[in-house]
Amino acid sequence: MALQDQTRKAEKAISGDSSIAARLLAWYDAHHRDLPWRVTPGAFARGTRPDPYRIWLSEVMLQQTTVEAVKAYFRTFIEKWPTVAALAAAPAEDVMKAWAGLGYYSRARNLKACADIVAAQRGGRFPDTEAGLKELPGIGAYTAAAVAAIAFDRPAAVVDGNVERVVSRLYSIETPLSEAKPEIRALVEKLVPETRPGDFAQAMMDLGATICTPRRPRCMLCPVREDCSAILAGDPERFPVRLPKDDRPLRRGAAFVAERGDGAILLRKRPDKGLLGGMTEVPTTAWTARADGATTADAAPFPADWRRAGRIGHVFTHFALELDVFHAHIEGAAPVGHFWSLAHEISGEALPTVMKKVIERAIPGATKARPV
DNA sequence: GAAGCGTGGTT
DNA sequence: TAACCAAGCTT
Repeated sequence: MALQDQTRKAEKAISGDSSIAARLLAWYDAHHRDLPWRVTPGAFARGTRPDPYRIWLSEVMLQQTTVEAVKAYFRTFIEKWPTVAALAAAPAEDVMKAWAGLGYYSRARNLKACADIVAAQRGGRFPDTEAGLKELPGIGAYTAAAVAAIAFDRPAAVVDGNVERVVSRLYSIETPLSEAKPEIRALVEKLVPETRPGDFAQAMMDLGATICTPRRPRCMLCPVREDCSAILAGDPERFPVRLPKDDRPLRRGAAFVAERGDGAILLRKRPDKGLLGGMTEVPTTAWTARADGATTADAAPFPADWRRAGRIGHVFTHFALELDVFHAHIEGAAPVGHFWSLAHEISGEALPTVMKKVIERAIPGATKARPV
């Protein structure tokens, strides 16, 4: 290990990698973004350290999710559950409700499972190594490295989409992205500095988010433009090279909004696994690839005076969906597997965005917060 | 290793 | 505006 470290240092001295890291860190000190989960640069040198719980929570929320979308959810979670012990003590249902709208709902289930393990088996303390972190549910290669570096000052190679873009431009990598990942990781490992590895990781990501952007990068403002091979090549925007994506199929179906006289709406819970796993929905038909999909009220889960309320569209990662929305007024007990959600409770249900669209189409305003 | 898994902002 | 794609993980 010591020998490897020496080799790494020697390679850096020769290649100038340490100068890239130094310039990035200086740039980060001056231009870093202020984010709710962040501490001031140089925390460890001052003898302070970030709260691993907050770093972990933010990193899970940030998986494939924009910073702007995460901010409000992060604040809500921290206010509701200030510690991992508090999150572990919370009912899973409450966590799903608080996550509703953020997407990729398996993250919320894994978040809760991870909190339970850390609280019950580890005295509320997160592992402080990449390997230890990666064993926990919902923590993969990226998140393990990010938490190890940012919360525990470990020299881990943090590789996310930003870093892939920055590095593929720095070295003008022509290999398409999926195939180039091992090469990119190796290059990042050589760049990581011995000191301030967490700030370095965040600097790379901030650079990718604000300067080395996917389109129209602001190269004139870049602290490492002198080192950038893609600028020499004349077209930084060409990197990273990506393979063309498969196109999204269209699925259709019908959704049924049953409303009681007092404004309650009939809901049910989806299975824990799969699409929108563990979330709440109104009754719907299956979502099929049929193109003839002239859905009718005949497909309703129970008879009622169903009126067509229109149609909504929604785009998921791997298919687009069109749902015909039907609306009816019914009374009485909820059918097996369903429950009535009172008018003032609907906004707090674990409703994914597609289901809020459906309900809003039938009953405008029904999913907005309303006084009790 | 490929496919499944949400949503919203940007261009 | 349709496409792109964001601090990826799991199976």
